[in-house]
Amino acid sequence: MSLTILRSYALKTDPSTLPPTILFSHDDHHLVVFDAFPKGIFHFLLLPRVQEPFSTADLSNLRSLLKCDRDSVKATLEQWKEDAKVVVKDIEDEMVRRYGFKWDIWVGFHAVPSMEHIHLHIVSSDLCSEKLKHKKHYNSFHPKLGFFLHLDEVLSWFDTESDSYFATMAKLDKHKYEALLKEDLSCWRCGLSQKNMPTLKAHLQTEFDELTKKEKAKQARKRKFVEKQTASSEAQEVSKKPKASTSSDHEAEE
Amino acid sequence: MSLTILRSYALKTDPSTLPPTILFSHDDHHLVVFDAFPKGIFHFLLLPRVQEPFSTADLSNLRSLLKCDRDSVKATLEQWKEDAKVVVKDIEDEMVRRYGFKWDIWVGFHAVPSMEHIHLHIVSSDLCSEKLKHKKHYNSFHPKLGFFLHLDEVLSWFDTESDSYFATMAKLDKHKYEALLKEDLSCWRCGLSQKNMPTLKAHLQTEFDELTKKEKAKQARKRKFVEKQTASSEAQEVSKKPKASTSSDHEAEE
DNA sequence: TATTCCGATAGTGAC
DNA sequence: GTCACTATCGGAATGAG
Repeated sequence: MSLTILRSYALKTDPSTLPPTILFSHDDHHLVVFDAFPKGIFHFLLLPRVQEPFSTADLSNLRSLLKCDRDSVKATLEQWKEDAKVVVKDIEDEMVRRYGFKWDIWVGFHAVPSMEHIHLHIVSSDLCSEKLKHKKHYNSFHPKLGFFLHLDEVLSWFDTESDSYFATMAKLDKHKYEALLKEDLSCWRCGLSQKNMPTLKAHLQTEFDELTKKEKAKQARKRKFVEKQTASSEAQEVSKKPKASTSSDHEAEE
Repeated sequence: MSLTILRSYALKTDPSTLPPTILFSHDDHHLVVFDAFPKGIFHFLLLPRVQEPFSTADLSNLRSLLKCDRDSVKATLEQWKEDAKVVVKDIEDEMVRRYGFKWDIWVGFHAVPSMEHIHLHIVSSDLCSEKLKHKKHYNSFHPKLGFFLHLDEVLSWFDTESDSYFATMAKLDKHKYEALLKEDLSCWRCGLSQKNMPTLKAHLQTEFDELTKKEKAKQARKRKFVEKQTASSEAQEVSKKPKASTSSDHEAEE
């Protein structure tokens, strides 16, 4: 696999020439592509197109980007955040369509990427995927380990008076972050340590199955609640008292 | 596999009850068994039977044996050397029968064995075998590395005035010898270092093939030499001068 | 250094 | 931290009665 494939996508004059198996969406500022090796049920990459004020080299990775003009970078990251929200919404719609419920979606960067051209991961928190094979795969997406840098976390680096704090964070020391990938396996959700990858993967599947079960139960309760409301409403109607309403966004109590 | 299987063989009241796939030969003092995982074309184990003056524990391994009365041990090892010679002769006969020539056979101990009951390896120097799979397999038989202790080498430890030298050698420090098994791979014959086991195994096969070719050529030369002698002898006979003889043991010049 | 099974680890090559 | 391939390294169980 080419280490510059993402850059070649981002440099496309006309992204729509990319096949739909690769390209999810695009506009003047970015492309969203399907991760070729999704580490969760949903996994996209947001690729900024090369344009002012940044050069191809600036957009090589997060570290190179953070060396650019601080205000420009902050504005850009905030724009990406908005762009990612659209993708997240699309994913959530698809979650509901396919699974009947929504679950967390993480948006962030790898502290030390292997492929050229900065790419913002948009990945569902199930982490259930055949392509998630190695410890480094898992640890690179563990939301609390430190290697996965949530976009909001990176944006928070800008919210400080201290230049030195920003500089420290922006350093992204390769050696330090790579060490994180060798940490012992533990479930990001329940914290239980896992002996090896097959065990971890089975556990992640169990967690997702249990989440599914809970959500189904929640919806069953919700349905019953709605039915009751409806029955009550009809009863009211029978007793000639209209006005009770049910919201389709209503969430049953946890 | 049981780690005490060899001991169970050695303790057999009647070794001949062992199947011929396991037992090669035996007498009052020892059994010779086929190594279940031969690391060369020929690979036998000489197992001493448990008898005076040694206990089962004394015969656990070379280290335990060398703690016993020095003269008794020396005499015993010398006996084993004689016993092994018979096996070596049998192997050489089979080499000639199957391959048309003989090659080196090594007789010695592993400095740190894994299986209970001392076993003297009698193994052909080709080291061509499907069962030779790992670096530790190869290094444990490398004749110059130090882990394989040739019987003559062990006997030489007894040929010194110095008790401390003997004591030092007899210690057989596990940690020190185990480290040898991790040494880089190199051909014991030509010294060339080998990158990995598949490479080494291919190289060993090549070495053996070349040895075979050389021996065949040697024999062709020898045959020609014999034919010449015979022709000469016949010529002499024609010219009425008998007496030229050919030795079947004659080796053509290298 | 008994084997075998499983899995982690390490190096490479990829156009 | 791209993957896929190959090989090595590392632990654990192993059997028999």
